[in-house]
Amino acid sequence: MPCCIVQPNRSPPTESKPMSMQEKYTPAEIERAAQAHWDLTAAARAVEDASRPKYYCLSMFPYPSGKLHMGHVRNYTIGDVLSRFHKMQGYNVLQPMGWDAFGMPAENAALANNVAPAGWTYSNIEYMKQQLKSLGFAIDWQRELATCTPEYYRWEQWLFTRLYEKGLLYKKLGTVNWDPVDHTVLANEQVIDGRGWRSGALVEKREIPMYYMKITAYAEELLAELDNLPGWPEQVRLMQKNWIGKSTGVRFAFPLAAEFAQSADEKLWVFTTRADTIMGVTFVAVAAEHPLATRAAENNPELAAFIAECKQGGVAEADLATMEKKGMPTGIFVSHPLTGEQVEVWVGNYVLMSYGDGAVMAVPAHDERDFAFAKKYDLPIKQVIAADGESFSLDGWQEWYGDKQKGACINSGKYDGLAYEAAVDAIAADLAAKGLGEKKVQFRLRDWGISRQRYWGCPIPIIHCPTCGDVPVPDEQLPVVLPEDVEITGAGSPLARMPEFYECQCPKCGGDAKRETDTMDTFFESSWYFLRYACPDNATAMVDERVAYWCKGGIDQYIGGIEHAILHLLYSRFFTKLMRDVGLIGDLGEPFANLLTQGMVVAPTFYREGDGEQNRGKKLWLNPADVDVVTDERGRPTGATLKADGQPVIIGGTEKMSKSKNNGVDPQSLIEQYGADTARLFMMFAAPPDQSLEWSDAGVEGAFRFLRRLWKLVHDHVQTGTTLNSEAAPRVNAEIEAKSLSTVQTDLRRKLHQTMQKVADDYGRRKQFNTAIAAVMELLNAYDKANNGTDLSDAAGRALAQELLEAVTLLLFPIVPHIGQALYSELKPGADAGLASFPKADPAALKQDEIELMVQVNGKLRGSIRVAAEADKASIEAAALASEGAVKFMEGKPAKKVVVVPGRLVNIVV
RNA sequence: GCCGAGAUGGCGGAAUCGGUAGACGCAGCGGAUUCAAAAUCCGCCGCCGAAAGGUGUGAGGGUUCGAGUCCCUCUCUCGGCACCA
Repeated sequence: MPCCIVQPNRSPPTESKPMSMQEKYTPAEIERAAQAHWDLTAAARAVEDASRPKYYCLSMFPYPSGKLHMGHVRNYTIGDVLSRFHKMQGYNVLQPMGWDAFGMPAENAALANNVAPAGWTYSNIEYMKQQLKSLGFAIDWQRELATCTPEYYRWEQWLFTRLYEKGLLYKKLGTVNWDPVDHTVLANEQVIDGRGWRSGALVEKREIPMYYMKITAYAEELLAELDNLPGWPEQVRLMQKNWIGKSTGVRFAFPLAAEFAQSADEKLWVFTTRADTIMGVTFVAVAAEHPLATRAAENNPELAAFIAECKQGGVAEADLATMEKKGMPTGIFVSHPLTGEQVEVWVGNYVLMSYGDGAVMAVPAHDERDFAFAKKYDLPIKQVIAADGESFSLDGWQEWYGDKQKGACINSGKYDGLAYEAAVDAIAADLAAKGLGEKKVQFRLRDWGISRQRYWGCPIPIIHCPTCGDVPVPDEQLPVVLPEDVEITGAGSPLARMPEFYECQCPKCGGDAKRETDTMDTFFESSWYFLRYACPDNATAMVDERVAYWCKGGIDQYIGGIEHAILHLLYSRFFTKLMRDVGLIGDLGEPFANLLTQGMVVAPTFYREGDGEQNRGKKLWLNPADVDVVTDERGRPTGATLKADGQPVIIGGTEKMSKSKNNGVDPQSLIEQYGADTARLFMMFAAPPDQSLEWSDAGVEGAFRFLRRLWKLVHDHVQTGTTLNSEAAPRVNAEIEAKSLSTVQTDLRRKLHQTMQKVADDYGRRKQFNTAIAAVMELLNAYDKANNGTDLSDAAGRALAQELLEAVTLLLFPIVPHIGQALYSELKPGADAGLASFPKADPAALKQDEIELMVQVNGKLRGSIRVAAEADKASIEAAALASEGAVKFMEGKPAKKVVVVPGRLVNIVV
């Protein structure tokens, strides 16, 4: 690495004019030099400093899948812009990076290419790290971590044992996708149309013992704290709120009729939010896994077959919810808790064992799903709610049937006439009096199953002893190191076939025991990595006091994909509270004070219909880089052809960049062709961060053209020589009095200072970088116009040009730091843009004497007037009424009303 | 199915608190420069209309002096749904 370059963009001394600025914009050269300079000066190193406000800017760490994709480039550019901007604002900035290194793709790669997951992962990390470096991100690489290293995962094993001892981690049966051919557990992603992705076999549900985190114990706090997150997007808070799904209802029991009960007081418990409709219950539905269903099936082969059918298919909720609703009677009857009426128990494939008690009361008249089910199986429907102006009919479902805000009870005996809340209260009280139920808060949130029957993950630190049971691995035996020399076969975990891994002694009794061979969900690693960045070098503790410095008041900015809006963010919030309760960290409150959820990177797709035996009916996806789009004379696309053969291809939709649609663009080739600054500028300019970003080759070229133009403007200014490359360059307000500026110069200077204000607001408050860039482009257009005339040729003009170009360089620096570094040192020799302060608008320059107001007649734009900035309402009205457009369109009628919106417009109503 | 978001010119997008719709860029068209091309520069660019003007923010309705923005109904697209990360 070169170490002698301090001024990155100096021409080599061999040239005839050694001090002159290079005319051509050469990104490769200036980027190499700028990065070398930052490396040399440790520009991104973050050191705790209590005397300065800190700014911890965190981007979701990548999975090392092989190479960076555009989504990464976008994510990390957003983070870098915010980091650099805040550094220029005087903050002590931390921007770390690491690797979410455990996961299925490493095992898949091992299967496909016969490479070891560990080796594959580490080489991917090495390559992707170089890619990140070539993009010029101000990352403190001394804090780099990878979750697949024992130095990292030993601490989560340690935490696991603490939580296990506290009862916050426990074992119970869980349902998984089972591939009966490959004899392996499948992830939901590996189940395609109900079949295993490799074997093609019909997937079955299977119950196995798993470890669970008691996240439900924190449901109330996780929900309540959402209100303390003003820096989060509203929709993410709402999604989490709905995910936690707190509902207040009534949990009550149907006593089993004597001939079906195994004990005298056996009951079937259900939970409902609609206790007001309890008199409309005509049957009860239980999940296929419910004990009552199992019992009923013992002597009922038909029901047993139905239950077996329910166990076909995967466990993904989306599949369960879109399934055709089916059911079968059990022949078991229970008593209605209030009427004593006999109600039959059905098995329903739509009832989830994991929610509540795995059983629901069915009120077909007032629940849409029950209504459809009752119609299908010809079960009775009993109306118990009536609403004014509505009539109930069995012919079809109407929205109001299920609306708890509408109507009151009927056909419900003593509850008749009561509205929702009063009815629920009365019914709950009566159930409680009978000892058959009570009001209950129920959460949709379920405990988090963390066991995975996979190899490439963190080993669960438990030893199974035939005499002592499950024993957590003692601290001094941690970490339980994952062996890296293994054979991946695709059938179960290799750990389960490695006696050298699982054979061990019980830490309690010393007898022969078996080590747990399941690994942890990779969400476990990503739930606390942001705390470890504060102290990645600590070999004796999971976290230390540096967490308090960097994470105080929450991480200042978290940036990542919207697809993580629920699970990852919820688990991370949960971990912060767990770690607080284990005494590891003080009460940091919420981990992420501000959250920015970036949109996806999408690109057009192209395909041809396949032919021949193999491909008939299949779409053969073509990469956009290999396709020419044909347009008409107005630029509208009319079709597309393949570059290779000139023959037409079909234009598909615009979709998320993916391998399967072959519409990905490799960031590497982009960097090589145009440089990192162009890639960064395009990504920030094409769309606001939280919206999806559409890839456009032409847009990339536009970004490159802009940087080339910026380079030339600065070059021309420097070559003109007014600044003489000296520190003594004249400044407006110092050597040059602001009032000596011409009108054109004053206007341009006002625009400059308005732009400073807007860009700072866009970076800091709005986090909308496309408009910041647009504002600078607009400013440069105005500069160009003034400069191309003779408006800037006098001394004041040169001083203004100097002020403007310096400011523009710094305004853009967070987005395009390499060219910024080079240009700034040309404008101010010896100066380092990376250490400069962000430009601050001068209030005096913002002042305006005269303003333009729009004139409307009946809300339609009819002209404009110029008035003094401090003009009063009466004189504005008078000027508006006298204006040409107003006179013409008022057609002599008197004004009924005149609305004056200060600084904006006048609306005359006639 | 459930939860969440979105829809504005040929395209990406702007309009920040209900106040000039289309900033900025791309594509396109016309011109200058060039032997020519590239690059660059200048101009035009929602739709209808010769113009005056009318009309226009997914569809339909509403509130308002004024609606892309607020309310209601609907359509389509995207994200998540607990073992993809």
